[in-house]
Amino acid sequence: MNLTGNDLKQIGFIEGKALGLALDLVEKQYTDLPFDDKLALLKQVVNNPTSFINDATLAPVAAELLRPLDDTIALNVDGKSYQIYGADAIEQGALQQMETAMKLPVTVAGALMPDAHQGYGLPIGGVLATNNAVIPYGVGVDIGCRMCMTIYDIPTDKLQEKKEDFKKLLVNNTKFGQATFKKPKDHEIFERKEFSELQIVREMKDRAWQQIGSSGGGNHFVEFGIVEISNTINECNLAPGQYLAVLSHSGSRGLGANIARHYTKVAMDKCKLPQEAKHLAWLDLNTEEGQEYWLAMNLAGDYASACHHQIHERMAIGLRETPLAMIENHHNFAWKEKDANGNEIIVHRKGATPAGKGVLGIIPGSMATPGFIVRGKGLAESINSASHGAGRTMSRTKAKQTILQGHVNKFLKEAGVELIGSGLDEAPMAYKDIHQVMNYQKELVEVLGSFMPKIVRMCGDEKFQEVD
DNA sequence: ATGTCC
Repeated sequence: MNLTGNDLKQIGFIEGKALGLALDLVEKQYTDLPFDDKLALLKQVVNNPTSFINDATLAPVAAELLRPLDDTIALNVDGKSYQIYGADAIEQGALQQMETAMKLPVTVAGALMPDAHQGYGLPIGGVLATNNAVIPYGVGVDIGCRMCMTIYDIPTDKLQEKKEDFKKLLVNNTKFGQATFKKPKDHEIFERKEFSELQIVREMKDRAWQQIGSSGGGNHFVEFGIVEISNTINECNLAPGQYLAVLSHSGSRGLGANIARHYTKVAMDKCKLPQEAKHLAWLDLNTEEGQEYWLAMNLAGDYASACHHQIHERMAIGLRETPLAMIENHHNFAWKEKDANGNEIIVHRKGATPAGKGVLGIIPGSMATPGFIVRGKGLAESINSASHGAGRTMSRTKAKQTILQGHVNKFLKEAGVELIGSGLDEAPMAYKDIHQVMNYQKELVEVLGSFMPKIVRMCGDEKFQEVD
C-alpha cells in the first residue's frame, strides 16, 4: 500500500516541499518496506531531521525540514500612488522611503508633506494609512510629540519692557533634556491602568514621574511670543488682533521612546520585511501585541499632553493670568479614521499635523521665524494632514559644522529674538523657508494667525554655549 | 527623539 500526503501529515509533516520529497523518495527507494515501517521511518525523520542529514536516501528531506522557513513578507511590485506637496524641496531619500512604504501589503494610502525629510522607516513628514495594522516607526520614536499654545490678554510690548522677567520665568520654570524638576507635580495620568498592566510602561513609571512637566532636547522648546490673529477663531473666541502667547513643542520623553523601541523590536521580530522596508514592520491590531502598542501609544500621547499642560500651568502661574485660549495638536501619532468610503483606516502621521476639516493646529517655523495657527481643510489627497513645521534643509551634523555662531546671533538680533540654550543645529538657517512651505500647503490648511517667537528656551548644549 | 547600546 502506498503512502499518501495525508498519512505524512498525520505523523507531523506540513504541506510543502519536504512532504512532497518524502513521499516521492520513500515510494521509489523503499518499495519493499511495509507501509507501517515506511511511516515509522518518516516519523523519525520528521521528529529528528538532524540525524538524517547524511542519510544516503533521505538527506534531501532532512535538509528541507531543517531549512529555516522563509517568512519574509513580500512587498507589492507596484506601490500605490501618493500625493506629494512641495516635491521640489524634498530630498531624494525621503521620496524613496515613501515609495517603499506605499508597497507594503497593509498600505491603503499615503501622502508626503512639504517639510519631509529622511527618517527611520517612514520619512518625517510622511502620512501613511493602513488596514488594521500599526507601524511603530510609522508613528516615530517620540510618540505623541505635540505643539501647545496658550494665548493671553497681556499687552505684547511687555515682552520687551520686562524681558528679563520673562527670561527668568523660563529659566526657573522649564527643564530640558536630562534636567528634571526636584519636586515634579503629580498628575492623574499616573493612575492609568496601563502603568500597571503593560510591562514596558510599568518599567518606565518612575522615570515618567521624574520627567513629567519637562521638555525634551533637539528641536523642543518653550517660548514667549506675539500672536497675530488675522481671522476670527470662533472655536476659541479669539478676535483678530495681537496677543501675548506661550508656545511649547515637546513629546513623551523617555516613556514614549522606550515604548517605541520595545514595540518596534516586537514588530520587526514578528513581521519580517525585505531590507529596505524592515523598519516599517507592523503589528496587526487583532493581535495582543498590536493592542498593547495601541494602548501604550495612547498613554504616551496623553503623557505628552500632560507635560505640556504642566509647562503652561507653570507659565500661567508666573504670569499671574488665566489664558484666553489653548490650542494643541499631536504630530507623531496614529489615529483610527475613516476613508472616503467610510472604511476604518489607521492613519500614521510621523511629523505631520492633523488637518481634517475644521481641525485647529499649530505649525511652527524656527526659533526666529514665525509659526502659524491653522484650520484644516480636510483634503482627502493629503489624508487630512499638513506639515508639522518648516522641515530641515541641513542635517544636524552639517549645521554644526557649517553655521557660524556669529551669523546666528545676528539673525536673532534682527528678528528681535532672545535665545536661552540651543545649539547651532537648531539655527534658523538649518530650516526651509516656512513661508514657502506654507505656500506649498495652501490647499491643506487655512492660516488663521501667526506666532512670532520673542523669548525662546531650548535644550542647552555645553559645546556651543557662551559662558556669560 | 532617547540616561543617544541593558
